Amino acid sequence: MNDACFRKIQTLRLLPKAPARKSVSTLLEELSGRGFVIDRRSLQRDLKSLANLFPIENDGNKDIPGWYWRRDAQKLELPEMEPTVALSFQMVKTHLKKFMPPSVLSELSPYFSNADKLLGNLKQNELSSWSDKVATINRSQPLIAPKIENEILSVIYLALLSETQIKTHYQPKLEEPRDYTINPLGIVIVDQVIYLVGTLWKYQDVRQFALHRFIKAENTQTSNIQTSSFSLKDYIDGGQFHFPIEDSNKKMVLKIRTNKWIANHLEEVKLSENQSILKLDDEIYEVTASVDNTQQLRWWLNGFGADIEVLEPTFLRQEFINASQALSKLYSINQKE
Amino acid sequence: MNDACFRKIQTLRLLPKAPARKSVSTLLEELSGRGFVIDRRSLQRDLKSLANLFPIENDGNKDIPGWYWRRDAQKLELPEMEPTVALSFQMVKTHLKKFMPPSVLSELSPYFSNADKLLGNLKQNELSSWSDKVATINRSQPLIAPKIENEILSVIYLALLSETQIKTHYQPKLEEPRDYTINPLGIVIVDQVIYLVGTLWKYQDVRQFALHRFIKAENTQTSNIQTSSFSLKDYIDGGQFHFPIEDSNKKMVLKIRTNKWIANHLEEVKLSENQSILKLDDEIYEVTASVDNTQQLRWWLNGFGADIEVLEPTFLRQEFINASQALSKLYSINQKE
DNA sequence: TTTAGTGGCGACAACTAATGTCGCTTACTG
DNA sequence: CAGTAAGCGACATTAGTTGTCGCCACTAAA
Repeated sequence: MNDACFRKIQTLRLLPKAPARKSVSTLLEELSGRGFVIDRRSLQRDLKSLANLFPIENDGNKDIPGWYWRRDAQKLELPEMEPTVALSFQMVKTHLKKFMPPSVLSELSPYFSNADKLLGNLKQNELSSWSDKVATINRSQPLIAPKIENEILSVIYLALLSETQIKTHYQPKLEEPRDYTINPLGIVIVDQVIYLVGTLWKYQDVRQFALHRFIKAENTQTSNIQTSSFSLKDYIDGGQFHFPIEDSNKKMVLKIRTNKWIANHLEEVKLSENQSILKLDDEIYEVTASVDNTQQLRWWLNGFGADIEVLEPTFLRQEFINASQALSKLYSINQKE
Repeated sequence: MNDACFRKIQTLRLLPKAPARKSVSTLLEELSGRGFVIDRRSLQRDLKSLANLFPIENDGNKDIPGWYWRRDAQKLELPEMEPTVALSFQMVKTHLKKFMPPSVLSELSPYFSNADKLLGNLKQNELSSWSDKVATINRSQPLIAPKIENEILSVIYLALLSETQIKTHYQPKLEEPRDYTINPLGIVIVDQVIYLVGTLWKYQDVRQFALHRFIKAENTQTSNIQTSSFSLKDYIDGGQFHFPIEDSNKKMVLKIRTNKWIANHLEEVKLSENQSILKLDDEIYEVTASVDNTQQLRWWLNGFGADIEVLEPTFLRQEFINASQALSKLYSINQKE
C-alpha cells in the first residue's frame, strides 16, 4: 500500500474526540514522530478530504485552529464487532444496569450502541428485537444509584490518571458545602456508589469522597502530593468501607444443611472448587466447602433464612444462633405491642 | 479523498475475523453493493498491499482462497478509546469477573486489553499499575461459575442469532448424556449460569438447558421450528427460574426500622425515588419506600438479619415473623442435640 | 495603525500510485 | 484431458499526490 492511505488512517487515530482538539502543527509533529515526514500542505489537504468521509471537523477558530472527531461520531472498529461479541455486550449491558453507576455506563455507550446496531442489522427483516431473546436475572435487590455529572466524573478520572490535584466544591452529608483541594489516590465502587479516596491539601490522612456529592470539580495542572506507600487494597482491608475484600488468609471450612433446591443450585455454581454435597434424604442435603470468612458470606447465608442451617465452623454457627435469637426477640417483642 | 483510500478502509471493515474467511469474489460483490465498482485485479492488489500493514492473511487454500483478520489481530478503533472510557472498562472488568461467566468475558477481552494497553501507555514511566487504583466491592458472595467451552458458546449464540436449529450432545443432571436437536428461543443468565431456552425437535414444550452441560454443539443450517407466540419474559415470569423478574404491577409500600449505618447507606443508594427516612433516635431509623414485591427484596432484607425489622406491609411482616420462628426452631432444636 | 509571525489556501508542474486489460499459469472438476 | 475459476506479472493510461510558491486573513505586540 502506498504511504498516503496508511498515513491517513494514522491521522484519523491521532485525532482526539470532541471536547479536545489538535492543531495541524501538533499533528504534523506527531506524524513525523511516527515516520511520516510530510509537508504541512499535504496534511491540510488530507484533513480536508477526510472531513468529507468521516465525522471530523475543525473549529473555525482563528487563533489556534484545531481538528477533532465530532462528539456524536460513532465508533468505527477494525475488525468489525463479531455478532457473538455484540450479544455479549447486550448481556453485559442489561446486567450492569443494576450494578454499575449510570455515569460509568454512559462512558461505554458507544460500544453498546455499536452492538445494538449490529444486532439490528442482522435482524432487520424481523420484528423480534434482541432484548426479547436475552434476559438476566440476579439475586440482588435493585437500588437506585446516585447521579453523577458526567463532567465531574471525567475530571476526577483524568486527575487520577495524570496524578494531579483537583479543586472541588463538595457537599458533605450533614454540613455546609466546602472547598477542597484533593490529591486523588484511588477509586472504589461499593455497590453502586463511587468513592474517591485521597488526601486533602498537603495533609497525609486519607479520606473518602462520594462522587455524587461533588458539586464542582476542576483539574489543576499541579501534580499530586505523594502519600508515601499508600496501598488501596490495604486501605480497604483496614475496614474503611465497613467490610474487607476477600482475603485468602481467612479460609475456613463451611458445612451447611439445606434443602434440595439450594443444593441443586450449588451444584451448578459452586462455593469452592473442593465443595462436596451429601444427600441425607430427598429433602435434606449437607454441603461442605472451604470459603473465605467474610461479611459477604454472612449476607449470603442470611439471605436464605431458615433454608440454610450453618453446622460448622462452630463460631459461625454460634453467630447464627445468636442472630436467630435476636431476630425472634425483635419480632416477638414488637408483636405484643 | 480519492476513492482508493476510502475503499481500502471499507475493505478492511468487510473482512471477517479469523475462523471465518471471505473470497475475493464475495468481497468484490459486497464492495460493488456499496458503490465501489472495481476490477477484480484491483481488489487483489488492495488486499496484498493491506496485508503488509495490517494483520490480515489469506489461507493458501487452493480451493476457495479466503482472506481474514488474523485471530490475534488487535482491535483498531476510530476514534481511539478515551482514557476515561478505558478506566470504565477496567472497573467493569473487575466487577464482571464475579458476576458473569468467564466465557462471556473472553468474548470481550479485545476491548479490555485495548483499555489496559491505553492505560499502560499513559503510565509507562511509572510502576503503579491501574489495578492498584481501582477497586470494586460488593455485597454478594463469590461463587465459582461453571466453565463453558468458547466454541459451544459461539455455536449457540450464532444459532440464536440466525434462528437455526442446533444438534447437541447434552449431559442432563442425573441421567446419561443424550443427543438433542434444539430450536433456540432465548438465553437467560441466572447469577453466573447461562441457560438456553428452547424446544426439542418438532415439539412445542419449552425446556431449559444449562450451557455448561453441553458436551457438543453443532450448527445446522436448518431453520428453526417456530414456536408460536413465545415470549421469554412471560416464560420467566411464569416462575420457570424460581423467581419472576421485577414487575411494576407488584408495587407495595415497604416500611422498615433499622440502625444508623444502614439508614446512612440507604440515603446514598435509595430503594425508590420516593423513599423517606425518619430518625427516631440516634440509633433507630424508619425507612419508607415503594418497592416491587419480589423474591430479591426478601433476600435483601434477610441479608441484614436482625438489623432490619419489617413493619409494613402486614403480610410481609407476617412472613418475617414466621421466618424468624422457623429459624429459631431450627437452631434451638438442633442445639439440644 | 503598523509590523512581524502564523497558518490557511489556490495554483502548478513533477511525480507517484491506481486502474483496466491482456495473457500466462495453477489448481481443481468432471 | 478439456473446462472453469482464480491468481499474478506486465504495461500503457489515467488519476491522485506532493512540494513549492505566492497571496491573503488573522493575531498580537509595537
